[in-house]
Amino acid sequence: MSFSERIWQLCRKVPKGKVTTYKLLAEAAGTKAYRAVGNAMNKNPNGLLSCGYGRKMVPCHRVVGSNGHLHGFAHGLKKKAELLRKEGIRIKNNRIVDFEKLLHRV
DNA sequence: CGCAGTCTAGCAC
DNA sequence: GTGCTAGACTGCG
Repeated sequence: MSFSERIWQLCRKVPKGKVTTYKLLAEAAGTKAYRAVGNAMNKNPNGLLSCGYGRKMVPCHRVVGSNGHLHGFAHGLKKKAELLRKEGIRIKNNRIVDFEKLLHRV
């Protein structure tokens, strides 16, 4: 079980309609390297919106920045926002509305 | 906005 | 195998 897989596994536990943060994932994985978490997602074998390990797909789009702000990369943000919105999460100006209520603590 | 702290993956030697 | 660079981050000044 590599670091990335551990992160993905935790990420997979986030239910639909909820979100989590890089910070939370990192701490849940027992590290403080928040960047490494993002790196794990970035280097995923499947894609941006759904990382994957083995045969499972991980909803990477449910992972956001620390303040509920959609931290991330250039264009995928928009798609992520759309996906999240489809799951019932309201996005306003690249920021999660009611972030604290939607935040899923792992 | 910019700098420093932390960790993993990828590439070079 | 060791070393350096880059990166979906965070916190502080």
